[in-house]
Formats: sequence, C-alpha cells, structure tokens
Amino acid sequence: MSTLGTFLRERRESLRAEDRRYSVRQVAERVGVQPSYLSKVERGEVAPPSEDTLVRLARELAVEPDLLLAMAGKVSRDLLEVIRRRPLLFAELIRELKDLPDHAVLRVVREVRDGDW
Amino acid sequence: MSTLGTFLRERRESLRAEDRRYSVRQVAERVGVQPSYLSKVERGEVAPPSEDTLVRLARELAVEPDLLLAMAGKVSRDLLEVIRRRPLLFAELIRELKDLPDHAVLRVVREVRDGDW
DNA sequence: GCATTCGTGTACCAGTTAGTATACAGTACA
DNA sequence: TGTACTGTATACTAACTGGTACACGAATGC
Repeated sequence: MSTLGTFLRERRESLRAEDRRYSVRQVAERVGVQPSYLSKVERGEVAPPSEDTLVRLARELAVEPDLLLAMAGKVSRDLLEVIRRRPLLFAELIRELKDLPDHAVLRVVREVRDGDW
Repeated sequence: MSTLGTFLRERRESLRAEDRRYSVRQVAERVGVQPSYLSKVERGEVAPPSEDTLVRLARELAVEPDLLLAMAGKVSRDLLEVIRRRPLLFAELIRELKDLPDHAVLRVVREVRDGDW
C-alpha cells in the first residue's frame, strides 16, 4: 500500500536521470535524515515520515507538499488549524462537498476567489 | 490551556444538576474509561483523550463531537479523509476560506446545499 | 452512624512514532 | 586496481500516547 514510497522513488530517479546529485544518500543528507531511513521510506518498509520531514522532502523533490502528505495519510497542520478554529462551520462545509465532483468543488473555489465577499 | 477540561467539567456538572447519574464515576463507566482518568481529563492534567474516546464522551454529554475534537486540537477522521482524497482541491479551498468571516463561509455552505450542482 | 458514593492521588505500562548508527556488498570510473 | 560512491540490512532507542489499577479520605444518603 505504499503509494508514497514508489512515488518518491520514481520522482527521485526521474530527477536523477538528469542530475546525479539525486541519489538516496545525497537527497537524504539535504533533507536531514539517514540514507538508510530514506531507502526504507521509498520501499514502504517503514511508516511514513513526520509532516516536517515530508515537507522538506517535497521541497527537495519539487512536488506539492499537500500531495505528499495526502499519500502519507496526513493533512497539513495549517489546514487543520483552519478547521479547528471554526469546527462546526468547516465540518458542515466539507461534508457537504464530500461527494461533489471535482469540477463542482472547483467552481466553488473560483467563486470564492473571484467574488467580493 | 485546558478549555476542553473545563468545558467537559462544566457540561457534566450542568447535566448533573438535574440528573445525579452524571457523576465522574458513572459517566466514566458509560464512556468506558477509568474514573480517575476522566477526572484528570477534566482537570487538564493529561493530554486530551483519543478521538474515539472523545466521540463517546460527546455522545454521553450530548455535545457536538466536532466541537470537542477541536478543543482537543483534533479534526474528525472523516473530514481528514475527504481532504486526503483530493488534497490539492481541498487545500486550495480551505486556504481561500481561511480569513473570510463566518457569514461568508456560511453563505458558501448554503449555496452548495441549495444549488443544483 | 454506617454503608455507599464521591472525586482524586499515585504508580505503572504496552504500543507507537520517528527516527539513528553502523556495517556491508555491489557498482562506477579513472 | 583500488577508491569512492551506491543502496540496503540489521540493531537499537528516547519520547510520546492513551490509557489502567488501586487505594485513599471526604461527602452523602437513609
């Protein structure tokens, strides 16, 4: 079930094809973890890293942090904080949007962004 | 900083004023934890209980689970799951709504509910 | 006035999280 | 040919999570 692992490995190897500084060892060092640990993460041999480590990894590999976090079964702290501040309001909204198709949710996003609320 | 604790205690004592079955001991038993533990939770002497325990507590005390979870610094699993399924979409939406006033968010909620999406 | 119920203090704990540290065999390359 | 880098196997762990178990003295109820 380690989509995260294979995704990370593929992403890193794809970067490595054009820049040999993207080895397990070097990426691990820049991210601030042991190479053996990154190796295990990529092979799904351990539980997903912490949010902080995932975000540093996302930066290093130039991918969306929210995407990586989602693959790790997590949600960014700052989003949680928004919900936590007004739990009833946001809980209702999110449950309402739960089953709507992407394009409908996107329409809401645009509307909010463009509208003068 | 234990808003959760004092909230729980006040809520329970308020119920107890009209029904003496809402003692620490009896509530704890119905919720499925040790009375000493519930006591410590109410006095903020320990970290907030798990999501499952909080939800059972919310049912027992007839309060909104989402509210209790928020006070405990948590967000309901089912909401996390919604975000996790479409992380980029929902991350954008939530960050867009972050600073809007309640009434504006509520307007979005109603619009989604009433509209034929 | 005695048993019951009350809230709480103290001691303990198994499982999980998020990794580290080191060693080792294969490969590249000069 | 050797040295430098590659990925990985193995062993370990400190801190945190989410509680339990039991005993105690104070208050309550009849």
